[in-house]
Order: sequence, then C-alpha cells, then structure tokens
Amino acid sequence: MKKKLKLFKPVKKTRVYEEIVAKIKDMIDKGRFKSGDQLPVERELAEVFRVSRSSVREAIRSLESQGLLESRQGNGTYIAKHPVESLVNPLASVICSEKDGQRELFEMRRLIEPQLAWLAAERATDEEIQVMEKTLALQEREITRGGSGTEIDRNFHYLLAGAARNRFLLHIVDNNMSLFLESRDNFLQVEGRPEKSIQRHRELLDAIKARDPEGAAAAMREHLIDIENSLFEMMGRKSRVQ
Amino acid sequence: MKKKLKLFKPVKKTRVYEEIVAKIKDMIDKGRFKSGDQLPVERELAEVFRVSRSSVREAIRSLESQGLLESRQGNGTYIAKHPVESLVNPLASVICSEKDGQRELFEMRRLIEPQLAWLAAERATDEEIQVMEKTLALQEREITRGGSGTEIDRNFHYLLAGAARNRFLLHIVDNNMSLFLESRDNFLQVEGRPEKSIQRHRELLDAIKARDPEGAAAAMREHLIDIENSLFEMMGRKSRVQ
DNA sequence: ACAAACTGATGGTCTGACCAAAATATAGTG
DNA sequence: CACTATATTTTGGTCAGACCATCAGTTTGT
Repeated sequence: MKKKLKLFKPVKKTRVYEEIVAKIKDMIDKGRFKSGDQLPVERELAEVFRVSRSSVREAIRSLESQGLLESRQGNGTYIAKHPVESLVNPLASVICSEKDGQRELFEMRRLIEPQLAWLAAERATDEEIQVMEKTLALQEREITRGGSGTEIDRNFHYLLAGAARNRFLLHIVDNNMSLFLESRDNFLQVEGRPEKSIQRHRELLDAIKARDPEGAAAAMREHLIDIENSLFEMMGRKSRVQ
Repeated sequence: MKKKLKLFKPVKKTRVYEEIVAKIKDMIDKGRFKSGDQLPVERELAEVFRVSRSSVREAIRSLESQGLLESRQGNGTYIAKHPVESLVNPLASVICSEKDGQRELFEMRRLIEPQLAWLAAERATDEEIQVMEKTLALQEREITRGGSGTEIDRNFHYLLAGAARNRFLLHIVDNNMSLFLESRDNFLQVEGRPEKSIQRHRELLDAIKARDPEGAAAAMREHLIDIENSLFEMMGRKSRVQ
C-alpha cells in the first residue's frame, strides 16, 4: 500500500520567486509593459506581491538572465530593450571543446551567415550602411596599427545581423558570437590575414551597398571558407572545404 | 572641459553575484564540475567566496535560469543533467506576438529546417530511420483516431534534428520547438490538413530513406509552405509564399 | 524487521541595516 | 536668470541573521 503511493510524486511546490517570475512575464505578455518600460521599484514590487524584497530580487535575477529585464543601480529595473543582447549560451563553448564541435559550428555558420548577408543587402537602411562603413573604416585603422580589430568585428557582425531584420537569426548570432570571434582571432594570427579579413568585409559591404544579395552572400561564404580553412590547418586536419 | 569628460563613461562595475556566476561557470568550463555533480552548499560558497549568502543565491538564480544549475530544497544544488532540455527561450514567444514575428520565424524555419532534412538524409543511421518510421506510424494512427499528433510531431522533429548531427542546429530547434508546434496546431484546424501533414512527413521520410538530401530538403520546404500559407490565411494576410 | 519520530543539513523566505550609484532638490555665486 | 556645487532622496546592491520548509539519515519503539 505504502509502496504504491510512492509512485505518485507530490506536485512540486512553486517557489515564491518563481511565482513572481511568472507574474512579471504575464504582465509583459499581456502588454502591460513594453520594451524599455520601467518596472515598479523592488520595494514596491515586494509590497504589491506581499513578499520580501529578497524574493523579488531573486526573481529579477532570473529574468535578467533570461534577457527580459535590465537593472540599473540608483535608477530602476527596465524591460530589456534588446533582449537578445544579454542572453548567454553556456552550451556552445562546451560543444566546441569536443571533437566535432568546430565542424558543427562551421556547418551552422555556413548556413546562417550568408543568409544574414543576403537579407542585409535587401533590407539595410542607408543609415545602417553608413554606420557599417564607419565601423569598417575604424577596423581598417586599428588593423593598420597592428591591433586585431576584434571588438569592432563584433560590432560589424551585430550591425549586419540587425540589418537583416530577423530577430531569430540575430538571436542565433548573439548566442554564438564569442565563438565566431574566437575562430576569427585564430585566423588573424598569420601575417597578411588581417588585411584579407578587411578585404572580405569590404567586398561584403560593397555588395550590400550595391543591394546585391547574391554578391553579399557569396562574399560571406568566401570569408567563412578562409576562416574555416585556417582553423583546420591549425588543427592539422585536412580541410573538407573546397 | 567637464563637458568633454562626460563622453568617457566609466567602465561598468561588476556586481558580486555576476562575479560568482562567472566563477561557477569557470569551474564548470574547467571540468571541475560535471553534469549531475553537486555544488558546495550555499553557506559554504558564501564562505569560500567571502560574500553573503544572498549574493550566492542571486548567482544561483541566474545560473538556474540559464539552465546550468538545479536547486533542490533540503538536498543541494546540482549541475544540470540535460542543460539543453531545460533552457528556456522566453524571447521567442514575445517576438511572435509582435507584428512581424511570424514572418521572422518562418524566414528562419525556411533556412534551418530544409538543411536539417538534408543533413538527416545524409547522416541518419538505419536505426534512426526505423525509429522515425515507427514514430510516423504512431502519428498516422493517432490522426486516424482524430487526435492532433502534436506530441509525436515533437518527437519526429527531434529525431530529425538529432539525425542531422549538428548540436548547434539542434539547439536552435529546441529553443523554438514550442513555436513550431503552435503553428502546426493552427494548420491542423482545417479538415484534411492532418492527412496532408502526414503525407508531407511521409515524403520527407521516404527521401531520407532513399538517402536523397535534395528530395528531403524539398519535402520539408513544401511542408513549411503549407503551414505558412495556412497561418497567413488565418491572419487574413496575403501570403508572400509562392 | 519495519514504522514512526527525531535530528541535522540544506534550500527558501523574511527582516532590517547599511552601502553605492544615480537622480533630484537646494543653496550659492556671478 | 543661469550655472555650479552640495545635500538629500531614491533606487539597486550587499550583508547578516533569524526562522521556515524540505529532505535524508539516524534513532527509537513495537
């Protein structure tokens, strides 16, 4: 008898902070708060929900981590403006340290990034293109000075992904950006490659400016092939890329 | 002079809980803790890191939300066993409730899913194909009985994504699966469509069995077109899909 | 041997004090 | 009046400690 009852696990009790998370999410879903809106302050939320401020804070930590909220000390807590930017991908680096991880990463990149370039060529505003132009000029200057231009590369990639007007794709880029930049850094270790990297970006941007999606996608493909080839050289592996 | 200095914002100070998050992640990255391992208890972490227990808890809330940790009251805090499965994508449903969200979602699906089908046709083992066959038969049976077959559809999609042998792509599917299933459910609301859906899956699986990547990708594309067309009909919008 | 009760450990919640950063209000000066 | 400096208030951030709820292991009673 007792044995049988043990098969029915009691329903897991919801924690206070989980309930608060759910309530705040509900408010967002219902349109009560929009991107950029300020949430009531912690002390007020604690009163309204009749819980301790600690529980409110734990809920906020959770939502922050999910990219939904942003807390600013002395200022308040806001619905994230660009939720995508704060979301973290702990898995990706784990996968890349494994045997086939790099193959998988490049397989995904070959799928996603030329498409982003294609969409950007179709959709970028003139203003966006100008910002890309400036960013590329900045990068050229930094590389001339012997720097890697990595931070600027990050910016360039985000600009590109943003211009594509697809938040799902942007999200994928954001989740894996540090891996993208890592393999780029490896690429740059050989002389002449920083310049080549800039050349590829230049080709890419020229195609976007010309509103040539096919040209943009092709430039991105070439760029990825360069990086991938260099990685597999470094790893002493026979490259599988034509 | 003062005006000029304001252009240089001070570097953002790292919060204690963020530092703890980073340290715990570092330990996981370094292999100090593996999936399923127990972390030191909160009180001990607070001592080791020389911070208050509250700060430790806030860090744990953050890592829980990222799917890396699981806390069990009266028991301890563990490294999550299946991080992929517990990772939440709160953004996707928010995006889809917005004006262009569905367009963006299908744009991504049209990119990802035919590729998954392609890779699965190349890489699926015979065993995997058999399981897919069984799953499809199960789904046919359920649909014959008047059910939606949604849970089985989920399984089918995971099988497909798994057979593609790319964890990054699998992760993308996992993050957005509930949205995929939602639009499928909408599709099924019109008579005759469940059968059509099965037909598409059948075409897809036949192509995979025949090791025909192009056929598989084409079948998936047709399937998505069906779903997308139905969605835009429901939304009273002129479909942009040929 | 088994069941019930107890104990200790762990996460969960609360309270309140104080700190740090930012915003706002007030006072002083030209 | 406009601007600057200072003081005050507000908000998030951290801490400490008390207590509660759950769980697992140990002890006691039948």
